[in-house]
Amino acid sequence: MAARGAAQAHQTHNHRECIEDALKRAREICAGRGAQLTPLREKVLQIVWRSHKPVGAYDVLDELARSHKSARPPTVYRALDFLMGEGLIHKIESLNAYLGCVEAGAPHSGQFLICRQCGATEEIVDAKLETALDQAAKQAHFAGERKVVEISGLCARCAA
Amino acid sequence: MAARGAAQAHQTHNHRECIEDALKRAREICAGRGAQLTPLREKVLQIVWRSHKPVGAYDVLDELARSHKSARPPTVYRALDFLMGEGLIHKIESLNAYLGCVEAGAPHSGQFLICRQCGATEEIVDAKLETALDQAAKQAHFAGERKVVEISGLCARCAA
DNA sequence: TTCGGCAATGTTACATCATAACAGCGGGGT
DNA sequence: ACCCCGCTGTTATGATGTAACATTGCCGAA
Ligand SMILES: [Zn+2]
Ligand SMILES: [Zn+2]
Ligand SMILES: [Zn+2]
Ligand SMILES: [Zn+2]
Repeated sequence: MAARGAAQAHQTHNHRECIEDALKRAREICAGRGAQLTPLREKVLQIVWRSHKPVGAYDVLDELARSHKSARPPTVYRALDFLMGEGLIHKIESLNAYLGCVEAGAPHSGQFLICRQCGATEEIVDAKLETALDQAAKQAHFAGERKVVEISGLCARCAA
Repeated sequence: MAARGAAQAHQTHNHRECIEDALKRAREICAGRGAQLTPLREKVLQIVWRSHKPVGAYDVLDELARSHKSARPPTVYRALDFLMGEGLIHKIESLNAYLGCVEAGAPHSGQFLICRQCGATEEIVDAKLETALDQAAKQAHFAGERKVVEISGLCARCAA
């Protein structure tokens, strides 16, 4: 099991372990590809993983700057671009924010459930939904590449 | 038939008529609700409808300023917010841009096919996809509200 | 060993997208 | 006449993202 699903985001879980799993997996994936997960990039990945809520680039910057004074916007955006390119994080388009991927290593567009109350965002992998997307594109004679699926609402915890 | 589907966006079609249909429909909808489709707001709607490609707020501003010198960013964003509130346009989150709605009057989140080559964007209404979204949320005990579905790729014309 | 290429990072400046806050104006009701 | 309220004007600023060039450090070729 790669990284624990964000389904547990709302429940108490050992998030320290959750982060460590993600970082460990990232190191393995990059090593296997010859991609350079530098200390800077790993630090940014760690910051993104600090919560199960999407984090803005400038929030990452603020946090990064605590240990890395020379950090500037390009520092962060380059690292985020690298991490997205390696499939280690996703961008949540409707929030202009970034989230650790729970299925890193398996190339995919993400599908997200975003709680408007608590901010917790769960990445789901739904085959039927994936099929429906492909079918919809095919029916319109459209060659789909990147898919953005973001559902906002209330998580189970917040709805209760 | 309300507004012609953007499926025809790539084919030659009488776009002047296409715009007129959309504006006429918008007037009817707003009149029926007591919503004030002021000349300014209608002008912004017209500008958004000038093409079947999503248009940025500042592009709208540039165009609007040709006939309306006092136009400023808030002028445009207020109009766009009104038009979104009335369901007459959609925001394309992955492009930070706005597009006329082809199903105005029927409240819905849009589903979009965005050509990365020519920019033409088609709004589709796919019941199976809608169901798959609802099922996916339900399965995760998530109360979905707003749904963002944007598929980028190549339209039939550009793929050929 | 020295040098040149290349990827990563540093650094400055700027581009793009969006909103806060308050002022002015004008129609409709009392 | 007066107030209320929605729309628009106006100034300023916040938030997000990128261009362009400089510097560093490693590694392989000459
Ligand atoms: Zn966790
Ligand atoms: Zn929640
Ligand atoms: Zn048209
Ligand atoms: Zn195209």
